[in-house]
Amino acid sequence: MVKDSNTENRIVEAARRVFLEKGMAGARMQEIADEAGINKALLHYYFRSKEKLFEHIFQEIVMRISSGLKDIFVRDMTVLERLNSIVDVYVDILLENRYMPLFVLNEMNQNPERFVCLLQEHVIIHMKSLFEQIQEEVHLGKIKQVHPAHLLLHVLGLIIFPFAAYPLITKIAQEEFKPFLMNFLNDRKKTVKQFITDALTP
Amino acid sequence: MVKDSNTENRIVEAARRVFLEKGMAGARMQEIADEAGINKALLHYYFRSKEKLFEHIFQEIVMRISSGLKDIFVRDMTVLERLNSIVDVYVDILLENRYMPLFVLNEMNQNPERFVCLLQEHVIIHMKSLFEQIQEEVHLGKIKQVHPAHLLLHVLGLIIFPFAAYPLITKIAQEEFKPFLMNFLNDRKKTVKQFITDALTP
DNA sequence: GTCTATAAGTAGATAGAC
DNA sequence: GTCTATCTACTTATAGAC
Repeated sequence: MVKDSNTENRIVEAARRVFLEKGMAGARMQEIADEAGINKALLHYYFRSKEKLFEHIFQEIVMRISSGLKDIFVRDMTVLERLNSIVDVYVDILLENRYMPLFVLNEMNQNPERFVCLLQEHVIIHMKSLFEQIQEEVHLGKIKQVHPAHLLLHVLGLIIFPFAAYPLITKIAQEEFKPFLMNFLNDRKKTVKQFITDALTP
Repeated sequence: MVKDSNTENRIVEAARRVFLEKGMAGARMQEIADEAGINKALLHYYFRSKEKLFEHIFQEIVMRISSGLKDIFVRDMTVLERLNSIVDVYVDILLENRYMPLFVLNEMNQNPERFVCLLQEHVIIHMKSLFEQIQEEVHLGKIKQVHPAHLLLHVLGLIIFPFAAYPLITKIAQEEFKPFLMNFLNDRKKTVKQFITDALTP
């Protein structure tokens, strides 16, 4: 994944770290420059403005999110298989990007149009077919009665929340798990899939 | 709830709106002053600094969160009853505070110590007894095998995520539900409780 | 208590030398 | 391409009149 250690790459990597952790409003160009080991002027030389640099990082992140979904939606699976795949894919992504959920949720709120627009072509168009498949399986009695939109929100919440609330779980899981926090989060794949399966199986 | 329309109250209400929506870094004292119909100088007269004003709002919010839990933890209930109560209480709170989840998650990340400290005495101390009750009921075969910490995260995710991702669901639930978005969110009480019950019932 | 005016500090952006 | 120095605008905070 690492292309080169040239300046542009160092800037992008530094910007990714700072923006993900602090968000657009909280990030400082000076901090990004320091992280990249250069000065502010160079940031503006490569990316005209803070806004432009942010756009770049934001698109990168949204791509990372939607690319994981592609083959899940095209492959032939049952609803349960599909939801379980989503769990596996996203927990893995979030395990190495703990700041991603909060970052995305924030920018989604501060600038809903931009986000939804980016998500539209890669994700939202697939949602319709997923919803139809859910309704079909409900109708056939293969899974319990459930509203498709609610079910999707259930699954997303189960996957995403613990990562968005990372500092909270360091406290909840305190004594027992603090040394194994990553293991604990990795376990969510198993336990969330189990939970969904138990809830949907008639 | 409205005490008085004196200046201090107007400031607090304005600050609550702005901080909840924009967060600490994104909020501007000027905007708070405008919302309150006064000038910036008065903000500093009543609350010495932006930081102090923010502290005030933040504590207010955390209190709102923890107060809802009090009687749920003291009353005598089964695990399922207790979790269902948590769902009802929090969905109601979040229905009238759609910015609360993201606000809290953010400040939790930017300043974990402060948050956990505030939550410690009101919430975290009750968690131990909830965890014990869960383990007990699992042992007795009253609910399916599940790790207490994971179960709590399941429930919190199911409750909180849709509100944190509000702009997303306005898109997901697009054509069919946009006029009934509040009804849809209110329905989460029913659908989440059903989901949890189905998942836990042996 | 409330205002206007302004100080003091910060952050994004640019000019210009090398 | 990369740097130092600087400009400009914004933001928090304060001084002081009323």
